[in-house]
Amino acid sequence: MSSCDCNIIHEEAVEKARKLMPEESKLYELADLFKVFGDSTRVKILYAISDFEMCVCDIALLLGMTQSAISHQLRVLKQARLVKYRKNGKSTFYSLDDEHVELIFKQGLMHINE
Amino acid sequence: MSSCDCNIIHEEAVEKARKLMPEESKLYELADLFKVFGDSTRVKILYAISDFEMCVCDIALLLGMTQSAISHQLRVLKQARLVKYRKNGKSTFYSLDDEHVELIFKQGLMHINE
DNA sequence: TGAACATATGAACAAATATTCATATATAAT
DNA sequence: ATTATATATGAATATTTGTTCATATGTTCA
Repeated sequence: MSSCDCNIIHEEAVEKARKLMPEESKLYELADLFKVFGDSTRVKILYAISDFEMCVCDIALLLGMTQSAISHQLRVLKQARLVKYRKNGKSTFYSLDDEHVELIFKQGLMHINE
Repeated sequence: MSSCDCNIIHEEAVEKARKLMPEESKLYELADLFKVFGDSTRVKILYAISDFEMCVCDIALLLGMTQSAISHQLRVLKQARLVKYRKNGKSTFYSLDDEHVELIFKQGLMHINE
């Protein structure tokens, strides 16, 4: 909560920056959204179901992880409205619920591959 | 590490999904990148410096946080190649080092605001 | 109805991480 | 040179979070 002499010069800039900042709550929502993308298991799941729906068990098999771990992560993805599901008999099939997911990934990959 | 009866039906799908998955290392890189975006302090910093460069002290003042906390987070952003800096006398001025940052934010906001 | 199966979930544990505090480094000014 | 200022950084702490384990729920099939 300190200040520096820069402020004398840049006081205006700080004030200007403050005005340009989005609402506090939006910033938290944004960070929370990206937090969901910030785990390799969830990234793998999202890629796995990006071409066609898959059941929980198959995702677990594909990623070599337990059903429980996958189910917990699907819950997180569901809460973030990134995946949707369809129940059929004993199985539940998950698929992407957002066209932004692929765009966000694409931008991320562009940053990595430059 | 279990399997289910779905696999008998969807064995092909699992194999197909496996082939469509990007390299393991890319997925980790991607998750690590989004992890950087997944913290509200870092999101705030990125927004703060998105219009013009700011010194560490001013960012701290703007966000109402300690210089130390901001400096630690700037280090994370630097390592992810999301910010660049310019030293001038005692001060260090940080600015965005990637045109993708704004695009990624934009996509994130579109998801939130739908 | 009972057994087998697919998924979900709560609690516990382990690992990762954000902030604070103290201090180091580096530049500027007197 | 000494002092003040701006930033960086290591260690410690507190919190968050991912996985595991055990178990609950719900569906199918004999």
